[in-house]
Amino acid sequence: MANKVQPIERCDCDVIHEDIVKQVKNKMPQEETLYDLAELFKVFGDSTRIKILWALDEAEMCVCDIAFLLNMTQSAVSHQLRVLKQADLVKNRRAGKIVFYSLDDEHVKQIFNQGLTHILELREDQ
Amino acid sequence: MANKVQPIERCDCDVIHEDIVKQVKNKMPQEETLYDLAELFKVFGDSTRIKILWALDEAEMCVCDIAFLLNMTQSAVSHQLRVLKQADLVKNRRAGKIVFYSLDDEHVKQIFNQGLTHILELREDQ
DNA sequence: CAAATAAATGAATAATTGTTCATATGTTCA
DNA sequence: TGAACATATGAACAATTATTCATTTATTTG
Repeated sequence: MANKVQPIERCDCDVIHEDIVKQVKNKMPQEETLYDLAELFKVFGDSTRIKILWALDEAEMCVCDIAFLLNMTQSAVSHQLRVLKQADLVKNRRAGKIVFYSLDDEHVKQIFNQGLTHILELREDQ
Repeated sequence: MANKVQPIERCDCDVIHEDIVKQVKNKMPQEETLYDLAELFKVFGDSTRIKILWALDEAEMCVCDIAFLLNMTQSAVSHQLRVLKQADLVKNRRAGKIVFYSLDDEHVKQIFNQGLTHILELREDQ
């Protein structure tokens, strides 16, 4: 992941397109922003986490409810909930022994919907 | 990745929340849809690909332009462009020796923006 | 046709990651 | 207090993946 600075030799066509490249470079967001964006989507890029988020969008649930719903071990679910929590996508509250998780972001459903739109369009095309 | 069917033992709290779990289960989208959704976000979950998509949203570009812009080898860029093409996020056209890539989806920017909104809100909170 | 250029591809490698297993922590209640 | 339950956590392992390097394919042009 460490971005070593290695000079890439330009090919001839770059000289021709130099203006475009320079223009795009200026318009690009900060390196850090793009990195954070990728990190966020990485969290969405696992079907277990997608399922958990989708479930929590329907209802607040405890860890073992989720584990049963998804037919997964409590441990696996717990690990993934930690990832989701670190990404500030879910929050939790403790009620005695039980810890309830719920969504902590209003955009989750909107991000899902944008993705779904893409997927459904592709299916139509086939 | 192969989802072995292993029976997960229900804990006591599941019995209590049985109705909720059953209700959520019914409302969940198809397994395949959630899987496809995760696969799509996985493509967005890499900063190199995010950068490429962002660049292509600004302008159509050839492979070596992108390589120069991102300071990466032609090969690395080419490999990632293949991933993006397989996900139907970019398309290409050949003009002689040069292959130009461009976005093949109107939702890319919208998906970016949803993600950005989340990130920027988090930054404000700190 | 041969040389040169742009891009694609396959194998190899290093790094990351999701799950499992064993165990620890925190809470309730008899 | 101790047993039982719900959850969290750390180590280990298998699987996936991003990049590099070497090579191939496709195209132009001298």
